[in-house]
Amino acid sequence: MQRPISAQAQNATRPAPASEPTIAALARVVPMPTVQTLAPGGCVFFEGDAAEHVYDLVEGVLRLSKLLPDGRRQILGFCQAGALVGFVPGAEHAHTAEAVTAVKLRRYPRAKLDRLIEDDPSVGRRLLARLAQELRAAEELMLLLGRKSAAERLASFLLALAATAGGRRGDGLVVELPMSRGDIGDYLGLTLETVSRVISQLKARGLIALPNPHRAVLLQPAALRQLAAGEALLDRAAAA
Amino acid sequence: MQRPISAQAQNATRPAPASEPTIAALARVVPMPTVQTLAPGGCVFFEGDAAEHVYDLVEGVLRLSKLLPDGRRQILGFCQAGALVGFVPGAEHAHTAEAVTAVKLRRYPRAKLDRLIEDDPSVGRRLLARLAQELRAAEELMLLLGRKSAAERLASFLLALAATAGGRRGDGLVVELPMSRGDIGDYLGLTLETVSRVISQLKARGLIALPNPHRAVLLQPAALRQLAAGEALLDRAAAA
DNA sequence: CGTTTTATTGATATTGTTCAACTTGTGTGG
DNA sequence: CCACACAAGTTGAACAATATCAATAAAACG
Repeated sequence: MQRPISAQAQNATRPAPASEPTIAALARVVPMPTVQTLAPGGCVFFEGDAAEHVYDLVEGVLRLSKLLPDGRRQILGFCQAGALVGFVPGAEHAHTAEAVTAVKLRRYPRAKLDRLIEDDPSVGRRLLARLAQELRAAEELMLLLGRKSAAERLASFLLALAATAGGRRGDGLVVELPMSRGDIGDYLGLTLETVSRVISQLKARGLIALPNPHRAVLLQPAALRQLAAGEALLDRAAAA
Repeated sequence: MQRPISAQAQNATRPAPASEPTIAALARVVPMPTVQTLAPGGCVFFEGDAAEHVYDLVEGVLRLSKLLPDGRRQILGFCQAGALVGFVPGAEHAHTAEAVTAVKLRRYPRAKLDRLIEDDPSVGRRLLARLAQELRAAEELMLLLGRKSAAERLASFLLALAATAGGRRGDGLVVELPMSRGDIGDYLGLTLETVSRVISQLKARGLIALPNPHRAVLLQPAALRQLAAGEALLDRAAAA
């Protein structure tokens, strides 16, 4: 996902890349930002909180989510190092940001960023590019949530993770899954049981391997890609 | 799973408002833009097309959508007059834009807008605010698609329409539904049959009236709001 | 290690989909 | 102006996918 435009890329996680420029400019304006660390489960900000700071994710993984009053949750995305979090136009955060893993953040006053945007137009332009990228990812997720089957969702998710954070290995793409099955479910609009079941099916079909619950190896990326795109040629066949 | 944050605005349709400034600036740069009219069903641009122009929606309603190869469709939003359509960072459109009703658009070369952003930082800032607003709406839709029941989706949809384009009337909020049941379904992640059924149920419960298929009257906005937020106190009761 | 949390698997229930009939609205030409 | 034809909407019955409830099994953690 380094280059701005990869063909039809699945953007499951938030942009993150191409971030350095914006943050570098911020760091110039605020030479010694507050550094914050959070344990897994810790909260950066809640939906509804006053949006007084923006955060530069230095290390670890965050999840952004929204809640319904009865506790149903939708995760909007996972963020990795380089992501700029908490930049919203209004006075209040529209979603919650929590640590999935241990996390290190640099906190900048929102007002400083606003001033920086005023002073240096290139910063505004980079933010614009970033937001547009996020919007594109959001549209991809809407398609997934509105129209894809459970297996298609999982395939899309794994491929997107592979694209942003995947490591090559001899026999496949290795993907880390730091988040719980429940988190994955809340991201894909499924229950954790369904997530677990579908992962087991993908494994049974030989599309992936699961050395441990938090690491997947994509053995047949091409087949996964077809599945993710909705061209489920092998949805029930190939089980043999 | 922390504290339940109370409901905020339902943004079902694209922003549209606060638009004049950006467009006004563009109109100054391109005094005589190409004016385009489209009949219902007409296409402004397709997903994958080269993004050479941006469009200012003057009149009518557009739908933005993405397709899966097998024809499944997700509508990302409906646009009304004032919306700026087709502004993407990359070289290609990420979604399709089609006319729901007869539509009038002003077309501006993308390059002009880019230059304008360079020259006038305030334009960039307004675009930033707009994109951020769209992103917020997208997040609301993700919550809906991932976690709300069919009735909750319809209630959210009707209220959002009422908020952007609703007319007060003596006994309720009147909402125009220019799009088909199929469009509504593809927006809410449901089938057209389910949309029709749920609308009938809402009518049977007295929450709405339906003078004709393309006009709804919200008779009990408060109850609809509870339903939309997921606090379905009357989900099965109150049928009597 | 024992304890607790997380993940997997099974049985059943529910919601929404699919397929199909029928109704209503709409537009056109006789 | 009515009759017809076609598209859009509604309703019904059977079905399928996923959720829910419940029991194990496996990891993670102190």
